[in-house]
Amino acid sequence: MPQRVDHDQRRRVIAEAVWRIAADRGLDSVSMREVATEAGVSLRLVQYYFETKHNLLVLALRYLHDHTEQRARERIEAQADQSVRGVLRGVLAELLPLDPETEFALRVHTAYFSRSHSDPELAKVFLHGDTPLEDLVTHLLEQGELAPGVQPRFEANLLVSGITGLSFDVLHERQRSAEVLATLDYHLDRIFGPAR
Amino acid sequence: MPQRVDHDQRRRVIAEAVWRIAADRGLDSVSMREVATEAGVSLRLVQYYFETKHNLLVLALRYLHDHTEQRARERIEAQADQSVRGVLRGVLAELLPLDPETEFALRVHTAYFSRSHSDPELAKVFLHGDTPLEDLVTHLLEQGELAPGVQPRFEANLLVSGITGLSFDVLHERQRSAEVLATLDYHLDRIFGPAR
DNA sequence: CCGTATCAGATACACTTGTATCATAACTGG
DNA sequence: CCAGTTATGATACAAGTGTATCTGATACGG
Repeated sequence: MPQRVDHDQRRRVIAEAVWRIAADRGLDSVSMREVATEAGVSLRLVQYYFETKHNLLVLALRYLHDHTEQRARERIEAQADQSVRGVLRGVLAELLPLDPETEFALRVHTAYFSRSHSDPELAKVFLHGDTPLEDLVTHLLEQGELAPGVQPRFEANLLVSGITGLSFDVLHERQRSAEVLATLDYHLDRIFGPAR
Repeated sequence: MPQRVDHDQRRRVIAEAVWRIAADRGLDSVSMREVATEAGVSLRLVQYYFETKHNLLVLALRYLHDHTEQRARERIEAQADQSVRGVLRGVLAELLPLDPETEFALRVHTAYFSRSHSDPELAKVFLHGDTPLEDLVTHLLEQGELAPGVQPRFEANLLVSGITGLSFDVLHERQRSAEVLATLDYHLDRIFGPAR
């Protein structure tokens, strides 16, 4: 072998360039040349490590997906000692762009969002099968002591979808994060019964 | 004047071509030539009626926006005689892609969504200023007899955002519309007190 | 009627795109 | 040490892009 280069790391460097461009100029601005420039490598290298543009986009999304999932899991496990309500709040707050990194990831996901409709491969990475988050939230709810009449599945449906949507609102500055957090806490109160 | 042509209608025909392309092939596939072909006119005409591509995209979105707003208003007024809860359910169900036309509009909006981030003019049409829907829902809630402890603003925040999000889930076939409607009714029950 | 404003077709231009090709380093296994 | 795989650079190419231009119809006001 010649000068062994860490292909995976190199690929990640290029993928991160894709993220940056997608996040602040949109997916349309992601061209092979732009990526090369942003990553500080030659066009040929981008071709070399990701044969085709389609591959580049798909793999870049996959990397991001793994990355954020990993990060979310770590954060959640870090507070697994709390009450059910505490963990649940952590899981949902994790969806909000409260720190720059999460905001960045959200921007990239947004950029990919619409394209995933016309591209089955992207869609596969994007909405990977089922509704794991709703399942998790439902499961957490079932473990807690709930106010009378609360149905975990229905609560989970609206909570996950609603907080996700409010994430975008925060991103677009249509909502302040404080208001969103207050909304979240209010609903947790309604679910877990009157706050003590 | 020469053969006076209804410019507004012509523009609408072309704009609708934009919608169709955006809805099923994505905004990236919207080129001046594609639009011309889809609308059955010459490239020159597209240029003629919308000087520039940017204008075309912005106006097409504005037309759609007016169109759906109009349609929503009609539908809501058609059921204004119902109870507060009934009207509220109508408003929120209006967000769901329960009929082909609404689904189509939702697809187009999705296509525009991410581009609105890197294009201020699109953003202006898209998230036109404030949170009118949340305001409306809040206002409606304040008129109803609510279960104890219910805070209209917080309920409105999650309802609007949540139902919007669930719309996308239905579009992506991650949720069945029946489940979403059940979720909606469940939350209306929780808000308006036990169902009678 | 006929010039002139409106409407529309054909085509050209400069540019960017993704991908392919040609060439050449760099390193290592034999 | 050299043959050959791996890694990288420079450049070429065809296709598609938005926009501009040049031309010709059409129909009414004077």
